[in-house]
Amino acid sequence: MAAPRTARERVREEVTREILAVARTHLARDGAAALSLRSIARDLEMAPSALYRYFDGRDVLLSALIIEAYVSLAEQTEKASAAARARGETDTAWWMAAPRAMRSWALARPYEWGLIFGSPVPGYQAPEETVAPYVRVTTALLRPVTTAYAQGRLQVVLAPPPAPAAMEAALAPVRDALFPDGPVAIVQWALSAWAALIGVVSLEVFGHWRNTVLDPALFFEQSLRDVARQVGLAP
Amino acid sequence: MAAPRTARERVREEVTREILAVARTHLARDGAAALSLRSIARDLEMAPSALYRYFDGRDVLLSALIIEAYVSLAEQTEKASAAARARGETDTAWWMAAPRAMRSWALARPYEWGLIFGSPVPGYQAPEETVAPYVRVTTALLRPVTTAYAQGRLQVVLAPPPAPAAMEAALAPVRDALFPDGPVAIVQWALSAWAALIGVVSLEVFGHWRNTVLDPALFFEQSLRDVARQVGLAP
DNA sequence: TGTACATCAGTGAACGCGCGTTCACTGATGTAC
DNA sequence: TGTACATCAGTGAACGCGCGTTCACTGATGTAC
Repeated sequence: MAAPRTARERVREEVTREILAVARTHLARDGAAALSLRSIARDLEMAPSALYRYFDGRDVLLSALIIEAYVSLAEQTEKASAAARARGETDTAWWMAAPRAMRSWALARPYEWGLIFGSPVPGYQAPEETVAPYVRVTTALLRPVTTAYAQGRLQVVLAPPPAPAAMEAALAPVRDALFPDGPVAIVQWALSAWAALIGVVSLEVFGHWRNTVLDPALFFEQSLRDVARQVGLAP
Repeated sequence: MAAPRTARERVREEVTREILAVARTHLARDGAAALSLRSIARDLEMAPSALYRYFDGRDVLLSALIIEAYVSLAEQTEKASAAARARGETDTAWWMAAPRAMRSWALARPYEWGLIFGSPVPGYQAPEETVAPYVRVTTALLRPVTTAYAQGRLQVVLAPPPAPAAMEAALAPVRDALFPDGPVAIVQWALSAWAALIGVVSLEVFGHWRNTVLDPALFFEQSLRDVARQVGLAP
């Protein structure tokens, strides 16, 4: 797409960005359920009806915010992982870059983390456009492992029992997409690591470590290292 | 406390239960943010103002529901774990009972799971009474491991590196409460297992396995077994 | 047992609020000739 | 370059809605004597 030509088009883009920016701060402050067009308009000193020139109602705006959140998470994660790879560190260090980025992102934008991984907004269906960024995140997370495996650098410390045939079928979509020739056990390990990561970040972000884990950052780092060790990444 | 004596007291108790029951179905259907006294009253064919005889406003009712949710989860988990222990199965089987119960509970009451482990309701502080049941859940989950350790039945397959001193400090509250004389590494393992469990259940309950894990129940079972294996529970 | 009074569940009207969305309009920007 | 018309951002009033909460009340239940 070419750069916008007319002044009108430039202004329109700018106002759209402003609306999204204000909406994002409201989302961060009050949560998705309380997102209100009128209060956004108030902050922008516009009439509420003016927003309809930009977004066709509340749900459309919310969708835009959700897509933005997915994309932002994907970008931050990918960027951090690529930078670590470029730095040429160990497999473990490379692997840890993505989860670390996800955690930082979540701590900075807890409600958006909740929008992605928390309870869904009732009566609201996540838009199709979220699938692609979601896949980007998982891919960034797993690439260090698949790469290490492909290059024969994965030393399995704790040999897993052979996965049952049913498990192979159950995990077929992920395996085909991310790790077509790899062993099912590693795919399963990767998904477990994914779930563990979501859990540990959610517990911290949603405030459930209170009086339990006094140093969430340290615990997080240690958990990552353990997981890396279990799958046999070079430390 | 003695049984209620007067008819008035009996009726009051019954109506209170009815209100909570209706409120719980609304919570399950619409989520916490949309919980409305008027719509509960409508379902009960009462005037909205009548509810104020039982609960001093919306927030108080919501608190009661949240406490109920915590208690219900704690009871179901404890019961399942105790039953498995009584059955005298292997350590692994005993251990798996609690997570299984948590998963069933979560699938049956997804919004209440979200209330406990999902994004917090904005501007709402979880009541103090939730602490006790929360501890009951974690205790039920960990008892099989601490017991196996105390009785010398824990064979550590993958010896963890010694935990740094900072980690020992960070985990002191949990360790003191649940495992006073045990090694820090096992406490850390237990908390990781806890986080992983919350993650895997949340991903399933909130609908994030779609197109990824085709058989969440199987994946869940397998994850539990892997975790048990890693800590060295007798299979 | 019977009566007078107190307690309390529940009613129904009313309050003020913020919400999403519609609509006829104004006036500025852009376009065709 | 100048004019006539089309496009479109933004206004402000209005709509109907559901909400939490208050309050004066009615009538049934419970209690003291």
